Amino acid sequence: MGRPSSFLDETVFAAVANCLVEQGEVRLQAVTATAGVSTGSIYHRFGSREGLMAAAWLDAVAAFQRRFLAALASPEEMPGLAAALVTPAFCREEVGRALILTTGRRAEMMSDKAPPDMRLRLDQLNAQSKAALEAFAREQRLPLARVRLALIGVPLGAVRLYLPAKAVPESLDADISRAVMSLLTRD
Amino acid sequence: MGRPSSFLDETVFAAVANCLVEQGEVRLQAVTATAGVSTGSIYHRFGSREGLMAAAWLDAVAAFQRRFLAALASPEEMPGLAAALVTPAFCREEVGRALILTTGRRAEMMSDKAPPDMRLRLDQLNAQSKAALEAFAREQRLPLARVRLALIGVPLGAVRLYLPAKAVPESLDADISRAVMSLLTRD
DNA sequence: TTTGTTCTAGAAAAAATGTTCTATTATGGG
DNA sequence: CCCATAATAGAACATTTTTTCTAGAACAAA
Repeated sequence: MGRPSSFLDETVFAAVANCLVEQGEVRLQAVTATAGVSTGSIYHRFGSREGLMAAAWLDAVAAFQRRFLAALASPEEMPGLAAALVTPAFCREEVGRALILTTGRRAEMMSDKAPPDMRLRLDQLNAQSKAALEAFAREQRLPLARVRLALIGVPLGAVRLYLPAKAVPESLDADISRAVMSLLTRD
Repeated sequence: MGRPSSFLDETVFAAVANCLVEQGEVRLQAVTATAGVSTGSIYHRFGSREGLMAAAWLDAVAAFQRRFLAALASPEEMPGLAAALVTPAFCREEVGRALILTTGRRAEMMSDKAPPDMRLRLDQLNAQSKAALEAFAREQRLPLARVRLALIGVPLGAVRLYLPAKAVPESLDADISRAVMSLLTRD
């Protein structure tokens, strides 16, 4: 049914990440050049620049969240630690998506002019994360602010010390763990 | 000696921060409108868009560093803690500069095309910070990576949970302190 | 007051960027 | 083999954004 597509979304998203890191901004011309895809194809698939940016953002957020929620739900000796360590692992294993999440600005990636269905989807994902964190905080009898700091703020702050210039070292996990455990310990 | 200037750098930098937060990007037209300054004046003072961005970035970095280095040098019961708490304080007391540092991308603010003297100045500032952190790590006999995480990564990750949408709450300091102390404790 | 200097003002020009459009290519089904 | 469909390609077009340029305003010193 029709001509098959000649490139993956993933390839374009990687180009977006690359531009974000190299030039600090996403120009369509730079994306097409990097990904080796024509402007016509970009518009055919994503509709507009806004659509492309929103798609890249959504893809990265969803991929991260899948791992994060799974880790948060899995039973552990130290509840929450696995979830905190998802961030550095994600940065090592899915560099492109991690770069979009760490160096992309939300207001720029998912602007007011982005397709409404995509904005809705993002809101849904955010609500899901929020609910999961609140449930965790309740179960553990810890303040929500501290849980957010431990599971998101600290790991993100940690990997940003390296990205986008350097790879996230394995040794970072031990330091993250130390900080996270201190935050997730009740008094 | 010539006509006096009718606006402060600060006013323009605040407009840059505002654009960064509101639109996720810095358009000169938006800056001139927000700051109430003509394009002619912007070019007269900053030379180009790149020059303006570099100036705003440099101003924010320098302001932060002044406080950070002072705190790091001041004697304390818990060495380094005061330095870690500079970040949330900076976000409360110098919001515009904090927004530039937290939401601006370095590659965009200080691009390759920025004035060479400004790029040099930034390199000098970075070298200064690096040296201070290394000295601190040596004195405290702690790994440099852990010191960087404690004094920069954690506080930055913490305030980013709030900025740019919300104010950084006072209660955050206690949580940051907890995490930082666990990282700065040997063994 | 005149002169020299520095700054502001904003429209015009130039450059860069995003979008549309038509032609073309690749695939499957009738 | 021909048709319908769906995708690619890239030049032409439209829009947006940056930059330049000329005129004029504010101030100090002579």
